[in-house]
Amino acid sequence: MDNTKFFKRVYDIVSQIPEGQVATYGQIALIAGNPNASRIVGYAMSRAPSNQGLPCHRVVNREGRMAPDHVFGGQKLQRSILEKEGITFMANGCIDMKKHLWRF
DNA sequence: GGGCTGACGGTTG
DNA sequence: GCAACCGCCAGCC
Repeated sequence: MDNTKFFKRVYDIVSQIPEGQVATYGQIALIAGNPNASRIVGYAMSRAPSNQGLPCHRVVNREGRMAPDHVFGGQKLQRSILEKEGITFMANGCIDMKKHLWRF
């Protein structure tokens, strides 16, 4: 854990997010040890390999919203996956953080 | 080695 | 209440 870099740490944390729950970039950054490095988390995700069991789709911003279309290849796709995992979306397209915010 | 970029967050206007 | 700016840190060119 401590022998790994911030990126690796972020990946480890994200991979620990249980199904049906979501985590925010800020929270992940906080767990990783840098509450202000929320941007790094997003950057790490952009560079995160999708073949490591990394549920990047469970990582959303503070609003409970997902990244622009170009990241997951389509927000609709991510939304579809999240809904399939039990995530509840509001009419405005945001995740119900009150019910699905991850607590470690 | 220096500078730019980046899936954010919080504060201020 | 909404919009815009600044600030943060680490990776990558």
